[in-house]
Amino acid sequence: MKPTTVTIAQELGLSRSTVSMALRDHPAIKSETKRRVLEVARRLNYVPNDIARAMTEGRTRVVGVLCHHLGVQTNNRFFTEAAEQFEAADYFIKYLSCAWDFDVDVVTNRCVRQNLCAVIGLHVNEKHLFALTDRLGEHGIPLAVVSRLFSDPRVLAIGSDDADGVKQIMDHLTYLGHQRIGCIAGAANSSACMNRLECYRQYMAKHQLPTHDQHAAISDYSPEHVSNLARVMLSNPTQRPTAIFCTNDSMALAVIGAARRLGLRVPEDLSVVGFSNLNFASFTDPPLTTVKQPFEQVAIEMTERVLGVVRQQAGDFSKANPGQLLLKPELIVRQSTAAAS
Amino acid sequence: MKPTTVTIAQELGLSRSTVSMALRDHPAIKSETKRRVLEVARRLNYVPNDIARAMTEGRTRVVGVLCHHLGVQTNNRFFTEAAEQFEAADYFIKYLSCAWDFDVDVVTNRCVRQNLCAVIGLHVNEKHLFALTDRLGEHGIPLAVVSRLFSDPRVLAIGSDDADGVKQIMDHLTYLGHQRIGCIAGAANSSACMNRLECYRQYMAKHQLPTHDQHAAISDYSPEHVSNLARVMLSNPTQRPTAIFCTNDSMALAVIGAARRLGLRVPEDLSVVGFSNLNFASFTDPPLTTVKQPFEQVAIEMTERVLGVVRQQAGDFSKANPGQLLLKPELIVRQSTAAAS
DNA sequence: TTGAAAGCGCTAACAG
DNA sequence: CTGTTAGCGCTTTCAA
Repeated sequence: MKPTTVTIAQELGLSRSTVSMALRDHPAIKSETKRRVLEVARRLNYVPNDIARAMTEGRTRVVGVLCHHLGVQTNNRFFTEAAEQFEAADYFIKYLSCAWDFDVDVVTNRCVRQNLCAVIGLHVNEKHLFALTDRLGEHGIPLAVVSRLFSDPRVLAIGSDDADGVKQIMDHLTYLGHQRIGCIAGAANSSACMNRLECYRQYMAKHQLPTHDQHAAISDYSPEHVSNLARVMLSNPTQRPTAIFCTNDSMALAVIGAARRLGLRVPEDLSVVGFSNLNFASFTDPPLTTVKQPFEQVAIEMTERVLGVVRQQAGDFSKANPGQLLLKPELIVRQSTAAAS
Repeated sequence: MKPTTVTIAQELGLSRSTVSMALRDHPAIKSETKRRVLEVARRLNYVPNDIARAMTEGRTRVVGVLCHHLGVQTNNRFFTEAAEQFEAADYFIKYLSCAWDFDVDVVTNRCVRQNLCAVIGLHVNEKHLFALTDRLGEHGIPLAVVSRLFSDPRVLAIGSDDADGVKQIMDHLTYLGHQRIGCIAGAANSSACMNRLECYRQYMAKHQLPTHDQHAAISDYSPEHVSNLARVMLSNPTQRPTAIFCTNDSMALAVIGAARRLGLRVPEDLSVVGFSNLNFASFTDPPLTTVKQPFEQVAIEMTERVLGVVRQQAGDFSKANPGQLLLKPELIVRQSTAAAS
């Protein structure tokens, strides 16, 4: 039979509550008693039962991570780091998968049933976020999101400052002397990519760099389409861009290929920049200049604050919400960018 | 106040147990009663409490996934698919991160505390697997692993048949007329990569293909090192390989780059093959021929069988263990391979 | 077909 | 400082 607090209590002629308190190092217990309890616990191979504890405390030490697509590095970098942080604090992570167009009630129910102490939405469809905030709020479950643009005093929102990332890229390129800078964004359904495109546009406008209709394009994210767009941009010899910024690394790979097929050298004739610093970015030829988003940092910041609300049993982040928190990404300069010729 | 079974019971003048049974569609309850219970439950917005249920049933509907590195696609493809499958069956997944050299007792304790109904080890250090099996077994928690080579009647082991993957690659290359085939494996601490290397060697031997010391190399997985190895292989004009098989896609990328710098065209002068079909594989120039491992299938097979043991309350997989189950990967032929010149 | 009673393992008041 | 008592919300015998 699995030992419980009573087993220990009997063994020592103590009461369950004393044992319980001793186990949790309650100040009201004599340290000699604690010592004995701990010793017996070890000898009996006692393992506390988190379920029972949750039962009495009315809440678990489990936070749900709601995620549409863990397959992208941006998400799993966060996830992995967050898991470690929470585990270090003796909390656990339950993964909740959801469709992009998930049903708020269904998701809420799952969270409530399981008595989650908090939930973190990981790049989840912003369209449903207000409703989710409301529903979870009714049940006193605090919500935090990794997102660029959601803003509600009740929810903690932390994200990567992609605008700054784009700025770093553009500063880097203009510093290298580039003026005609192209951008390939995509896919259209990625609000993150559309945002980066917008940042690019604003930068071009603000710095009065020469723009051209064909120099800013939205791809469907297929390698063929990306190559085509690049070819169109680069085929116009008089006005071709000397640098192309892609809103993600995979597309940058395709652009490098397309450029090469046109006889252009990267970076001598064309600089190419990606976004995200995916695992393969250093393996490309030439190694890719790109931007690394601070998702480990995001995870750390978020864990700390989530643990804060949870421990204070606050139902949401209303008090002490720092407002939208955008962490700075890091430009990683490799060899796909060089001075404009 | 959150409605419970008593709330419903009072509302209808029934007892808790009747309500409880009605809610779970117990055959002993009149269907008219069930209808009324369900109706009130809906009206009151009743949400069952999984913790309480777990408390009485003595076990949760939560399976732990123990994983060292979710950041690799092989792992998160499995993870994502498994999560969906389990959720469809009303089970949940708790993520348990662990170091490569994790402490079996610590991990076991976590699983026990949380009353996990099963745990799945996801490409976890095989060195600790026997101990983990034992410890978890003591607590009646069944263990399943995604792994190529662990074999113990108590644990369910499913993996990707990498040997078959390598064979498909080699068959493809020899069919194209290649004889001098190189291999770059790595890193040395990846047993999966070392295994693929070994499969390559056996194939070469079995088919009496010409081998050469420099044609099989182990890299440290840095782009520079991989490039160097490729350069060495390809610099010997008389004996240079006409095809190189890399044990993963990133290295294939580096090899393509190295080849190009030596003035070799891919695939005309050199065929290159990767392994894993990472997201970027179709974006390379030329698009990469590679092997896609069947991790979604693995997840599906595993979920089904895990659910099986769990529902039968079996403590392990001893009965009805199909033995090591290796699922076939799929060769994806793109443009990085062509007939030998 | 339904109700009453007991208990899962633990925590938290309040007494002593 | 430690013990007693009373639940948390649900399931599960066993009776009625």
